[in-house]
Amino acid sequence: MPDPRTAPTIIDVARRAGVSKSVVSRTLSGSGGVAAGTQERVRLAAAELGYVANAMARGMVARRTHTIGAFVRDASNPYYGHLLTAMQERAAARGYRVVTATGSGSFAVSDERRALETLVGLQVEGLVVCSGLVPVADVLQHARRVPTVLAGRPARDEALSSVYCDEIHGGRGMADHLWSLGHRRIMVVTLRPERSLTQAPRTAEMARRLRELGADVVEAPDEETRAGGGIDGLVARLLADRAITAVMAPTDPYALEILEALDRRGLRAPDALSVTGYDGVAPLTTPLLGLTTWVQPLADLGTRAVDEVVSHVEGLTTDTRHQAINGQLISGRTAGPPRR
Amino acid sequence: MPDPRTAPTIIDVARRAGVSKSVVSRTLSGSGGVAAGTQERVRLAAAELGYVANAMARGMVARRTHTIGAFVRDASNPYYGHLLTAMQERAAARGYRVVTATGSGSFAVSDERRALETLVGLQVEGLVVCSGLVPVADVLQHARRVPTVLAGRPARDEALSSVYCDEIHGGRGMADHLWSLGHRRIMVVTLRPERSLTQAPRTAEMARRLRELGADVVEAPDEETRAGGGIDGLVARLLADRAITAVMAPTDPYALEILEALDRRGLRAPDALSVTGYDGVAPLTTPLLGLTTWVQPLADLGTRAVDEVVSHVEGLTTDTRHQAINGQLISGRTAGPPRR
DNA sequence: TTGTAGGCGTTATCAT
DNA sequence: ATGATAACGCCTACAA
Repeated sequence: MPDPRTAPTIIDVARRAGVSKSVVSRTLSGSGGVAAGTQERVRLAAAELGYVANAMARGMVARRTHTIGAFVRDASNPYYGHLLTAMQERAAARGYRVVTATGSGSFAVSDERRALETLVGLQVEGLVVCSGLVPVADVLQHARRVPTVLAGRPARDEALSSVYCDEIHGGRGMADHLWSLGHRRIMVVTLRPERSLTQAPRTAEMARRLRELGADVVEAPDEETRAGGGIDGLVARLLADRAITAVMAPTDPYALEILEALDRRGLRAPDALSVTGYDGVAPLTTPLLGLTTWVQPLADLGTRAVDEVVSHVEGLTTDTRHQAINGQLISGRTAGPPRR
Repeated sequence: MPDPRTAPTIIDVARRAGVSKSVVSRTLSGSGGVAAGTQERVRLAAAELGYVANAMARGMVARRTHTIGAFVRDASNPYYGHLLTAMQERAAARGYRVVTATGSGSFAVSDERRALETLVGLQVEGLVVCSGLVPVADVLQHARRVPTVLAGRPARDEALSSVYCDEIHGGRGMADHLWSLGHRRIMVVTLRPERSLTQAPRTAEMARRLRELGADVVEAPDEETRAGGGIDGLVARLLADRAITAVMAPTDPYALEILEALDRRGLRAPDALSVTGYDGVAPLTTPLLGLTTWVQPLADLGTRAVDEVVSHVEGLTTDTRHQAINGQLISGRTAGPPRR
């Protein structure tokens, strides 16, 4: 493979081009003040050597890395993938690079803390944290030092900014949709804030709004489901209560699990039951599944998150703010008028 | 937000703990030779200051960053997400961190080059490149300096290692499956190597194998589809040729597009047509879609890629190798006996 | 057990 | 237009 440790330094380039390292630095950074012919020679030498400037050495003295760090909880979830893509694109457009660190599969908080430190240690100039799970305290510790934005999750803290899809608006929108379809007894899968800072408020709002409208709400705390019976158990309970005509899941993957469990029993939505998801992320938005869900505008979210950090990094803004953006209903085929 | 530039340095910690920076360094790096009481004071001071060592300064002198870089072409594709998760997990287990850089949405090669340089500039000790697109030349340039592994894509070069799912085996397996179902005239969507170094060989093998078996193969170069008519055009052509009973897509998302186009015409697989995909990545593996596909063992792939790069980094190995691992057929509901 | 000094690769400043 | 030199924050001898 490679001969170990032979990375050419700026001095190697300088020697090869027959100039001093200052000239090389100025040439490559384009700060001017170098004769055209000299530049030519320098560039040639650098290319021949395959020279790539050591970002660490550069960052040390320049005190700028032009890099923003993204922490992503679970890369295998397309939700974060789309968010990341949007961020990456915007950052590039504004002249920044993005390096990402992810939690390892075991969603241990200590892993996430480590990942955050990796990023900060790398001297990123800004931090975008994408996780509904990391305790805000861990984030705050770094936010003192680096402009930080929480993306995809609401926050109230003044020490950092956040950009998120309005969970109250979304939960309410989904609830209104089912109510207007005619459902009156509905199961809502709920989560506690410790499990997810996005799914908790949205499911709480679904339940609250339904009750406000006058519906019967059967709450199904996710922890109980995970602990005993699993999704199949949940569906069994669901079907046992003949008055329930719809079930609201906290996310699309969760809704998919429910649909699969129904399928295993030879049932399908919306005939047996209406089922709703949440997030609206490809590829689960395929018309073939026809999932009724709430779309989070991930591209917009990523763009705004980057804009927010960058404007802090560049000192254009000093105060933090919390932007909520609205999602939108996708009325699919998994939810219809009550059929049972 | 944060007071700009106040990151405490090792000196701040030293001052606060009333010792010299050497003592702080030794304490925090756990290299021993520091009195227990002193360690206590140092750790306390570091915690109070929220000290995070500057990885750049550290990396410069230590010449080790314990970081491996992952380049991922398209983060929004769950394929890469799962790969990344597996890599992350394995790397953590072996004491390395992973930082990821992704190409921006515009799959421009120059972007990918830049991302690669970002990683190398960050002094990663190893590189895992996940992209069926980046020209091998770009990768080779860095492979001279940093142990590099191509993940998820075959390579032949001796300057680097690769770990990939055997495309020939997979393409052949899918072809055999359709043949054994009884299909005799089959459309195969093909790609040229410039478009994808994985999809090209697998689709080529599908076509080759089918012909070998004695089937009629109608090749549908993806470029022509993209250029005119799109997927709907493709499906129209497909249906016009009454003898065609099956179509093989190069990936699952592609298969999904075909299924959606059929759906728009009120048709579905396998009644109207048998459709196969390739990759077998969640969430498209849901039984609800019942996609017939070829699963790539992504977890294994990620693990091996990291193992390979780490053993080079640690000097346990010096020769490169190319590992092909076998995927597996998922016989779903989208492909069945010919019906037309 | 603790402190001092030197240098990693780069940019910025100041001479030349 | 070019070259020397001083940091940047940290680790690692080596000296005390």
